[in-house]
Amino acid sequence: MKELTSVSVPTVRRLPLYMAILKEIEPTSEHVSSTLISDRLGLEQIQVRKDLAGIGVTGQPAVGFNVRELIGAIEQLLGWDNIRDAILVGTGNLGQALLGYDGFARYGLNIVAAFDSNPEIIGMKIHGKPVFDIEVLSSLTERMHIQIGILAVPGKVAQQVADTLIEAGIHAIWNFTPVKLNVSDNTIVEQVDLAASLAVLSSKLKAVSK
Amino acid sequence: MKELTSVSVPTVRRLPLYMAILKEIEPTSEHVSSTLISDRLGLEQIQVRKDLAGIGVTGQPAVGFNVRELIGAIEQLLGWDNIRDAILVGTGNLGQALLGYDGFARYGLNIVAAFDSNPEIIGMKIHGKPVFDIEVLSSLTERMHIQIGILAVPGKVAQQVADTLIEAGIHAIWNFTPVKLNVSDNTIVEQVDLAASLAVLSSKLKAVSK
DNA sequence: TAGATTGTTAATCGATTAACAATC
DNA sequence: TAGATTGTTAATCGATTAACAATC
Repeated sequence: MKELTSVSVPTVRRLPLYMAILKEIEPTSEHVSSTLISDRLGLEQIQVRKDLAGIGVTGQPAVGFNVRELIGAIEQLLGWDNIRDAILVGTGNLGQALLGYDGFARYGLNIVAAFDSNPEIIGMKIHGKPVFDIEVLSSLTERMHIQIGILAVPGKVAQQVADTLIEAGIHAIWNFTPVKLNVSDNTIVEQVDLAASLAVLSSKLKAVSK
Repeated sequence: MKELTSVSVPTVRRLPLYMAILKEIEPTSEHVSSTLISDRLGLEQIQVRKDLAGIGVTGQPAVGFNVRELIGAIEQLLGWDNIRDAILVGTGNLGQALLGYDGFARYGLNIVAAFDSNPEIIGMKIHGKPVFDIEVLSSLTERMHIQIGILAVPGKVAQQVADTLIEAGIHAIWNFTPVKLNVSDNTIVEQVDLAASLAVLSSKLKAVSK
């Protein structure tokens, strides 16, 4: 039943965009066409159609796709159907912002606790989330069977903290540091690369402004 | 002299990675081989070589590339040689974090001021940066010839604020909201898409954990 | 029946990778 | 001279786009 060929990364990256539109449409309409989605996003209609086919949903010719079925399929593929608990390490500027970002819930992510090494912060709550000593990370994380760790520590300690996370049973690291982490094959690392993004912006700006 | 064919986006995204390594090497060595760079980053040697060729630098067979020449070429291509001033709009959690993030200077970005509509925050300083009323954005930005606007406002007002930025003479928007902005062709928008990144992470996690 | 929209197969395009001669 | 490394040309690979028959 389940398709063995996995969905491509570019497709996965577009799924949240589709999801946002589908959620908008859901209350008012039962079906949606790939044309409507592509128009709103400024994408090619065929690309949307290919993506939807890729996630294993079939539509009805002349009618479109069932909105709720699409939502269900995307949620399932992204694991948003069962909210994923995560912990965050590093409560600097970025870490605090991530703790306070209320948009994550919409993406099925729930940060349950934060960790830091600064004794002045340990024991406090930031945006309602408790901050623990990084020393107890391992025991706490293992006990709660948490799989996702959000890394927002200074670059110098990034690898070391990543090792700690993996030892604690974390399978996936969302890496907000600019450090390329060295991990074994069974650990997933997803890099949020602000430098890369800024590089694209400024190279384009450079290109037009001459 | 200047090549007309522009460098591809994937290449541009890797340039900051190369830069980090080059800066490390600069004090100790005059030359560097593509092999050394690729080893450190876990990339293919030929890919690094192609990228470096793409930015218009030539190496010496059996010797490698001149480190300082490479740094200069990348800085120039990314516009990091002349620091770029930027303004930030929206001083919520994320906005404040970005104001406090000291890593941007390394990437040639300097946030000179922030704007918000909340009267309680206007007039304050956040991480040393003054916060102005969004009403004066246009006059201030135009006067200072600022080209880059960082958008960190709530999604609902993103398009509206983007319009204001463009009216104020902003040419490039670094968009931290999840909203797809509708802009004319001569405005550059670079999206920081956390939802896409999280989608990749959780889909991979989903894939291994079954 | 006509029109809209999907599903499928093929073509295109661009990035990555491979191969190998040229050069220090 | 031998070894390391580059530059260049060609091959591969995967994503996007095009074309068109099938279906409601």
